[in-house]
Amino acid sequence: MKTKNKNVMTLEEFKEKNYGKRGTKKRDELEAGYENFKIGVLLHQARLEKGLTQEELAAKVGTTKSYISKIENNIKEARISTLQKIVELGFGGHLELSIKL
Amino acid sequence: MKTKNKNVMTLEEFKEKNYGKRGTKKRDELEAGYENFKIGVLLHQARLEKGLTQEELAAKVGTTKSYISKIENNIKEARISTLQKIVELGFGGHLELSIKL
DNA sequence: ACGCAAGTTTCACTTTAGTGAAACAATGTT
DNA sequence: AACATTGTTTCACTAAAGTGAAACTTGCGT
Repeated sequence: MKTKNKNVMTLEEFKEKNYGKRGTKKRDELEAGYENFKIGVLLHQARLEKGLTQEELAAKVGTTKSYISKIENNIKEARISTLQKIVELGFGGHLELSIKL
Repeated sequence: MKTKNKNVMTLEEFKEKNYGKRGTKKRDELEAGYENFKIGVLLHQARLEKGLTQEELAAKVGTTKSYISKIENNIKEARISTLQKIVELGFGGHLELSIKL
Protein backbone atom coordinates (compact mmCIF):
# COMPACT_ATOMS: atom_id res chain seq x y z
CA MET A 1 0.00 0.00 0.00
CA LYS A 2 0.87 3.61 -0.30
CA THR A 3 3.03 5.19 2.40
CA LYS A 4 1.47 8.06 4.33
CA ASN A 5 2.57 11.52 3.52
CA LYS A 6 4.50 12.00 6.76
CA ASN A 7 7.11 14.65 6.39
CA VAL A 8 5.86 17.57 4.38
CA MET A 9 8.73 19.92 3.88
CA THR A 10 8.27 23.55 4.79
CA LEU A 11 8.69 26.15 2.09
CA GLU A 12 11.93 27.34 3.63
CA GLU A 13 13.31 23.82 3.90
CA PHE A 14 12.43 23.19 0.32
CA LYS A 15 14.12 26.34 -0.89
CA GLU A 16 17.16 25.71 1.26
CA LYS A 17 17.54 22.19 -0.07
CA ASN A 18 17.20 23.22 -3.68
CA TYR A 19 18.70 26.68 -3.77
CA GLY A 20 20.83 27.07 -0.68
CA LYS A 21 20.40 29.18 2.46
CA ARG A 22 19.15 32.73 2.38
CA GLY A 23 22.04 35.05 1.69
CA THR A 24 23.91 32.82 -0.73
CA LYS A 25 24.40 34.23 -4.20
CA LYS A 26 22.57 31.39 -5.94
CA ARG A 27 19.50 31.73 -3.81
CA ASP A 28 19.45 35.51 -3.95
CA GLU A 29 19.76 35.57 -7.70
CA LEU A 30 16.79 33.29 -8.07
CA GLU A 31 14.62 35.17 -5.64
CA ALA A 32 15.38 38.58 -7.10
CA GLY A 33 12.04 39.20 -8.72
CA TYR A 34 12.12 35.99 -10.65
CA GLU A 35 8.55 34.87 -10.64
CA ASN A 36 9.44 31.49 -12.04
CA PHE A 37 11.25 30.64 -8.89
CA LYS A 38 7.96 30.87 -7.07
CA ILE A 39 6.07 28.75 -9.56
CA GLY A 40 8.01 25.59 -8.85
CA VAL A 41 7.57 26.04 -5.14
CA LEU A 42 3.85 26.76 -5.46
CA LEU A 43 3.42 23.67 -7.56
CA HIS A 44 5.45 21.56 -5.20
CA GLN A 45 3.45 22.76 -2.21
CA ALA A 46 0.13 22.24 -3.94
CA ARG A 47 1.07 18.72 -4.93
CA LEU A 48 2.08 17.79 -1.39
CA GLU A 49 -1.11 19.29 -0.02
CA LYS A 50 -3.06 17.03 -2.32
CA GLY A 51 -0.89 14.09 -1.31
CA LEU A 52 0.15 13.25 -4.83
CA THR A 53 3.43 11.89 -6.13
CA GLN A 54 4.99 13.42 -9.21
CA GLU A 55 4.04 10.30 -11.12
CA GLU A 56 0.40 10.44 -10.02
CA LEU A 57 0.17 14.10 -10.91
CA ALA A 58 1.81 13.47 -14.26
CA ALA A 59 -0.76 10.77 -15.05
CA LYS A 60 -3.65 13.12 -14.29
CA VAL A 61 -2.23 15.82 -16.44
CA GLY A 62 -1.10 13.52 -19.21
CA THR A 63 2.65 13.97 -18.97
CA THR A 64 5.58 12.32 -17.23
CA LYS A 65 7.14 12.65 -13.82
CA SER A 66 10.35 13.86 -15.37
CA TYR A 67 8.60 16.95 -16.69
CA ILE A 68 6.89 17.62 -13.36
CA SER A 69 10.24 17.39 -11.65
CA LYS A 70 11.76 19.90 -14.03
CA ILE A 71 9.16 22.55 -13.52
CA GLU A 72 9.02 22.09 -9.74
CA ASN A 73 12.74 22.73 -9.74
CA ASN A 74 12.49 25.55 -12.28
CA ILE A 75 14.80 23.81 -14.70
CA LYS A 76 12.34 24.48 -17.48
CA GLU A 77 9.99 27.44 -17.51
CA ALA A 78 6.51 26.03 -17.97
CA ARG A 79 4.07 27.91 -20.13
CA ILE A 80 1.05 29.55 -18.63
CA SER A 81 -1.18 27.16 -20.54
CA THR A 82 0.80 24.24 -19.18
CA LEU A 83 0.58 25.51 -15.63
CA GLN A 84 -3.14 25.85 -16.07
CA LYS A 85 -3.48 22.29 -17.25
CA ILE A 86 -1.52 21.05 -14.27
CA VAL A 87 -3.50 23.05 -11.75
CA GLU A 88 -6.86 22.19 -13.29
CA LEU A 89 -6.40 18.55 -14.19
CA GLY A 90 -4.02 17.77 -11.39
CA PHE A 91 -5.49 19.65 -8.46
CA GLY A 92 -8.92 20.71 -9.62
CA GLY A 93 -7.92 24.31 -8.98
CA HIS A 94 -7.10 27.21 -11.19
CA LEU A 95 -4.32 29.61 -11.94
CA GLU A 96 -4.74 33.30 -11.31
CA LEU A 97 -2.63 36.08 -12.66
CA SER A 98 -2.87 39.81 -12.73
CA ILE A 99 -0.88 42.91 -13.50
CA LYS A 100 -0.20 45.32 -10.64
CA LEU A 101 0.52 48.85 -11.79
CA MET B 1 3.25 66.52 -31.30
CA LYS B 2 1.64 63.43 -29.97
CA THR B 3 -2.15 63.07 -30.27
CA LYS B 4 -4.07 62.74 -27.04
CA ASN B 5 -5.27 59.34 -26.05
CA LYS B 6 -8.91 60.09 -26.70
CA ASN B 7 -10.88 56.96 -27.30
CA VAL B 8 -9.86 54.22 -24.89
CA MET B 9 -11.70 51.12 -25.87
CA THR B 10 -13.67 49.24 -23.25
CA LEU B 11 -12.71 45.66 -22.53
CA GLU B 12 -15.85 44.41 -24.18
CA GLU B 13 -15.29 46.50 -27.28
CA PHE B 14 -11.76 45.25 -27.51
CA LYS B 15 -12.82 41.63 -27.23
CA GLU B 16 -15.63 42.10 -29.70
CA LYS B 17 -13.34 43.67 -32.23
CA ASN B 18 -10.71 41.00 -31.94
CA TYR B 19 -12.66 37.87 -31.16
CA GLY B 20 -16.24 38.54 -32.15
CA LYS B 21 -19.40 39.02 -30.12
CA ARG B 22 -20.21 36.94 -27.07
CA GLY B 23 -21.90 33.76 -28.19
CA THR B 24 -19.88 33.20 -31.34
CA LYS B 25 -17.88 29.99 -31.46
CA LYS B 26 -14.53 31.73 -31.86
CA ARG B 27 -15.00 33.97 -28.87
CA ASP B 28 -16.44 31.23 -26.67
CA GLU B 29 -13.60 28.87 -27.46
CA LEU B 30 -11.06 31.44 -26.47
CA GLU B 31 -12.79 32.40 -23.27
CA ALA B 32 -13.36 28.84 -22.11
CA GLY B 33 -10.83 28.84 -19.32
CA TYR B 34 -8.03 29.99 -21.55
CA GLU B 35 -5.95 32.21 -19.34
CA ASN B 36 -3.87 33.41 -22.27
CA PHE B 37 -6.87 35.13 -23.66
CA LYS B 38 -6.89 37.32 -20.61
CA ILE B 39 -3.20 38.13 -20.78
CA GLY B 40 -3.42 39.98 -24.03
CA VAL B 41 -6.35 42.00 -22.80
CA LEU B 42 -4.67 42.82 -19.51
CA LEU B 43 -1.59 43.97 -21.34
CA HIS B 44 -3.60 45.99 -23.80
CA GLN B 45 -5.52 47.69 -21.02
CA ALA B 46 -2.40 48.41 -19.00
CA ARG B 47 -0.69 49.93 -22.00
CA LEU B 48 -3.62 52.21 -22.75
CA GLU B 49 -3.83 53.27 -19.12
CA LYS B 50 -0.21 54.33 -19.31
CA GLY B 51 -0.91 56.11 -22.58
CA LEU B 52 1.74 54.22 -24.51
CA THR B 53 1.77 53.11 -28.12
CA GLN B 54 2.93 49.61 -28.94
CA GLU B 55 6.09 51.10 -30.37
CA GLU B 56 6.85 53.12 -27.24
CA LEU B 57 6.26 50.11 -25.05
CA ALA B 58 8.43 47.97 -27.29
CA ALA B 59 11.28 50.45 -26.99
CA LYS B 60 11.09 50.43 -23.20
CA VAL B 61 11.12 46.68 -23.08
CA GLY B 62 13.69 46.28 -25.80
CA THR B 63 11.64 44.58 -28.46
CA THR B 64 9.54 45.53 -31.47
CA LYS B 65 5.96 46.62 -31.88
CA SER B 66 5.25 43.55 -33.95
CA TYR B 67 5.91 41.32 -30.96
CA ILE B 68 3.80 43.47 -28.66
CA SER B 69 0.95 43.24 -31.12
CA LYS B 70 1.25 39.47 -31.23
CA ILE B 71 1.00 38.97 -27.53
CA GLU B 72 -1.80 41.50 -27.07
CA ASN B 73 -3.75 39.51 -29.61
CA ASN B 74 -2.67 36.16 -28.17
CA ILE B 75 -1.08 35.07 -31.39
CA LYS B 76 2.02 34.04 -29.48
CA GLU B 77 1.85 32.85 -25.90
CA ALA B 78 4.35 34.97 -24.02
CA ARG B 79 6.38 33.33 -21.30
CA ILE B 80 5.92 34.35 -17.71
CA SER B 81 9.43 35.77 -17.67
CA THR B 82 8.65 37.80 -20.77
CA LEU B 83 5.41 39.12 -19.32
CA GLN B 84 7.34 40.17 -16.26
CA LYS B 85 9.85 42.08 -18.29
CA ILE B 86 7.10 43.90 -20.13
CA VAL B 87 5.20 44.79 -16.98
CA GLU B 88 8.31 45.88 -15.11
CA LEU B 89 10.24 47.72 -17.79
CA GLY B 90 7.19 48.93 -19.67
CA PHE B 91 4.82 49.92 -16.91
CA GLY B 92 6.92 49.89 -13.76
CA GLY B 93 4.53 47.35 -12.31
CA HIS B 94 4.75 43.68 -11.57
CA LEU B 95 3.08 40.44 -12.45
CA GLU B 96 1.31 38.42 -9.83
CA LEU B 97 0.26 34.82 -10.05
CA SER B 98 -1.08 32.26 -7.66
CA ILE B 99 -2.67 28.86 -7.52
CA LYS B 100 -6.20 28.63 -6.17
CA LEU B 101 -7.09 25.17 -4.86
C1' DA C 1 21.74 -4.52 3.76
C1' DC C 2 18.37 -4.94 0.37
C1' DG C 3 14.69 -3.64 -2.17
C1' DC C 4 11.11 -0.55 -3.43
C1' DA C 5 9.11 3.92 -4.21
C1' DA C 6 9.81 8.73 -5.30
C1' DG C 7 12.39 12.04 -7.45
C1' DT C 8 16.27 13.74 -10.57
C1' DT C 9 19.09 13.95 -14.61
C1' DT C 10 20.56 12.97 -19.30
C1' DC C 11 19.80 12.35 -24.16
C1' DA C 12 17.45 13.21 -28.07
C1' DC C 13 13.87 15.18 -30.77
C1' DT C 14 9.68 18.40 -31.96
C1' DT C 15 7.31 22.49 -31.38
C1' DT C 16 6.92 27.22 -30.38
C1' DA C 17 8.31 31.58 -28.34
C1' DG C 18 11.32 35.39 -29.37
C1' DT C 19 12.88 38.35 -32.56
C1' DG C 20 13.37 41.81 -36.55
C1' DA C 21 12.33 43.80 -41.10
C1' DA C 22 9.29 45.08 -44.05
C1' DA C 23 4.90 45.17 -46.18
C1' DC C 24 0.26 46.11 -45.30
C1' DA C 25 -4.06 47.97 -43.19
C1' DA C 26 -6.69 51.00 -40.57
C1' DT C 27 -7.56 55.37 -38.47
C1' DG C 28 -7.10 60.13 -37.72
C1' DT C 29 -5.70 65.07 -39.19
C1' DT C 30 -5.36 68.96 -42.04
C1' DA D 1 -7.09 63.37 -51.15
C1' DA D 2 -2.77 62.96 -49.14
C1' DC D 3 -0.13 62.15 -45.13
C1' DA D 4 1.21 60.51 -40.67
C1' DT D 5 0.57 57.47 -36.86
C1' DT D 6 -0.63 53.22 -34.94
C1' DG D 7 -1.40 48.59 -35.21
C1' DT D 8 -1.40 43.93 -37.78
C1' DT D 9 0.55 40.34 -40.55
C1' DT D 10 4.02 37.72 -43.05
C1' DC D 11 8.48 35.65 -43.66
C1' DA D 12 12.33 33.76 -41.89
C1' DC D 13 15.55 32.36 -38.50
C1' DT D 14 17.41 31.13 -33.54
C1' DA D 15 16.94 29.75 -29.03
C1' DA D 16 14.43 27.53 -25.62
C1' DA D 17 10.30 25.08 -23.94
C1' DG D 18 7.81 20.65 -24.20
C1' DT D 19 8.18 16.07 -24.09
C1' DG D 20 9.33 10.98 -23.24
C1' DA D 21 12.35 7.02 -22.21
C1' DA D 22 15.46 5.30 -19.58
C1' DA D 23 19.19 5.51 -16.46
C1' DC D 24 20.46 7.05 -12.14
C1' DT D 25 20.03 8.67 -7.18
C1' DT D 26 18.05 9.23 -2.82
C1' DG D 27 15.53 8.08 0.86
C1' DC D 28 12.46 4.67 3.66
C1' DG D 29 10.82 0.46 5.49
C1' DT D 30 11.31 -4.16 6.98
